[in-house]
Order: sequence, then structure tokens, then C-alpha cells
Amino acid sequence: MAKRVFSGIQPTGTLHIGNYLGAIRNWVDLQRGHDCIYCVVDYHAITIDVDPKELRAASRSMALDLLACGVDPERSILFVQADVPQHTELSWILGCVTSYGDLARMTQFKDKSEKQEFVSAGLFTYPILQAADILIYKALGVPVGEDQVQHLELSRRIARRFNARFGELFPEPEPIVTKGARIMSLADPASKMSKSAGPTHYVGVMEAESSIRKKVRSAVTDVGLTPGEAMSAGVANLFLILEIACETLGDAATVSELKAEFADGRLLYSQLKDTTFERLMGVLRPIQERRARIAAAGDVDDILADGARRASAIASQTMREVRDKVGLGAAA
RNA sequence: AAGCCCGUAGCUCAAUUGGCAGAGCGUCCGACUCCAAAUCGGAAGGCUGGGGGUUCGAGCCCUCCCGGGCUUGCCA
Repeated sequence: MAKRVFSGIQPTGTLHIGNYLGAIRNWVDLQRGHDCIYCVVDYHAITIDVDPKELRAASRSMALDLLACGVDPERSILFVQADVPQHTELSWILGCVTSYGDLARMTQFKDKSEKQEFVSAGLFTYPILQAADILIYKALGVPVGEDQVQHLELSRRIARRFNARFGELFPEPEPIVTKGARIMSLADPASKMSKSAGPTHYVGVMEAESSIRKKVRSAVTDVGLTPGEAMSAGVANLFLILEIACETLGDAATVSELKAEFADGRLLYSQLKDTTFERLMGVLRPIQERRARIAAAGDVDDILADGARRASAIASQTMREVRDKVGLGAAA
């Protein structure tokens, strides 16, 4: 049996090229040779303030984005987290083998809680739910970015502690270190591309072409470098986007040509931007078209229902084992 | 549950005794630039958390509600 992989993404905001080039592209590739379970994590989304009128639509929309990007429901399981409520049941139990001190050490919690005026307990216990997401499917691999490594290590600790206390059940999930595509904000190349920094900082995968052109054109570069000098962060970021886009398109020549021009000090940044924009659209356009086709077909809800059904089958089996090992409930 | 403090533009905060709701940052447009940034010029942006009241006049005073923070409790 192929190695099982789990990963999730929050349904807040739209998918941006940092998400796609950094993570989702790998999700798609992992489908070859792995047994993949992909999840739109709406339980996680409500750890911060979210509009209930928008959440469900956002979850569906994110699922649609993922399908458009190439997540294949024939090969993988795609579902919305709250459609498999066993995630939260396991989360409670795992919370009881998680140390308070471990949670208090999570840097992402510290960062996020500083920015919120209302800090929910859910934000604090978030990594436990994340561990439940992974362990309930006994996933062996989890594709993660650098920012999630700490959380995955906690998941491993939780699995280990559960096994030690209640008997061997969960395999320790291994990180799948993906090609280090860390796309930076175009407006501020010192910080990672994110939706929270505002619309000028990210390029949406489904964004209108004219808008994307504008954003790529306004990318921060530098005042001009002398030949032989290292690239500035902004230029390096454009090259990174260009490189991944060209790789996807099977175009090896363009990047090396532009890099040679850069080394000679005769690269015009306007040209780099135009080329990057063009190649990026070469990648995004088919995704956008596919999204339109899938949306028109109108079977996303069916796909998600089927995904939830298949995920539930695994999750409820694991929960039977968990309840048995822990001794929960009156019925055996 | 009680006490105290807080809520003003997207964000951080001003606003004299109760007297025209403002600034910085961000956003948008323009100039400059190979493209951008920075800089300069311009613009948009508000039910002052909500309801009621006092007053000629309320961001400011009274009252209730909602939300947040801190403190001391109560119940499980």
C-alpha cells in the first residue's frame, strides 16, 4: 500500500501563488505514488474571528480552487474538515496527553496571539487539532513548510505519548520537506507572501490577469546593482517565481538567459517583470480555466460529500480503536 | 457574579469646559524611475460599538445593551 499523506489548508481568503507554488503544487505531485488525504480545515479557521455567513462558501470555494490546481478526487480524498467531526473528538483526547508547556512554546501561537485582541483558547490548542487531523488517518507523511515544522514535531510527541500511555496505535508522522519555494511578498520582499498583510502583498491564483500584471509590475526591486553583486531580495523573489513557473511549463532556457543577463549587469527589471508575469500567467491561466469548468459542472458538493464519506470510514475506524484503548464509553 | 478600565478612518492613536471629527501609517491617482522602492504632489476614506436620555448643541455627561482587558469571587 502506498504511503499515506495528509495535509490541510484553511478556507480563509483566496489561494495565493505563495500557497500554490509553495504547497499545493506539491500536493498535486504527491498524488503520484502516495495515498493522499487533503482537507479544507474549517475548524481551524474559527480559531480567529470569522464571518459565519461566509465560512461555508469559503470552504467550498477553497475546495474548488484545489480541484482546479490539480487535486484529483479519483486519486485522493478531498473533504471539508467539519464534515468529519471525529477530528474534534480525537482532538479532545489528544489534548489530554499534550503538555501545557509544549503548547505555550509554540511560536506561531505567540505571534498570532499578539496580533489579536481576543485570544481564544482554540487558538492556543490549535496544534492539538492539527495532530488529530494527521493521526486520525495514521498518516505517515505530512508536507510542511518551515513554519509548520514545530507543529509537526508536537504531533509526533503527542503520538508518542499516546502510544506510551495507552498502547501502540499511531505511527509518528514524518515531515515531507518540499522544494523550498518560499515566495515573498511582492510589495515587501523581506516578509513571506501572506493574505493577512493585505491585497497588495499577494497575488491570487484566481485573480484577474490585469490585476496580476499590475502587482508584478509594482514589485519592489532595487536601485540598480553593479555586475557580480548578489541579487536583492525582490529580484531574487521574481526569479524564484519565474523559475518555478518555467519549470512547470517545461521552459529551461528563459531563466538561464535572464540570469546571464543579470550577471552581466544588463538585465532590465522591466523585462524580468514582463517575462515573469507572462510565464506566471502561463501557469495560472489553465488553472483559472479549469476552475471555471469545474464550477460550471456543479459537482463540487458531490465530490466533497464523497470525500467526507471516504475520510469518515477511516476516521471512525481509528476512533473505535482510540475509544477502546483509552477505555471511553460504556459500550464496548 | 461583583469592581475597575477600554471601544473614534483599514491600522495606531488625537480632539481644551459639552462647541466645525483630526494626524501618522496604509490604500488609490499623479510626478520621478528601464520597472519598482524611497521621495514629492494630490485624493478617497467615519452611523465616534449599538439603543435610549439630558442639552440650543454630545466622541465627551446619564442609562441600558454588545464587545474586549484586568482583578476578586461563585457554581459545576
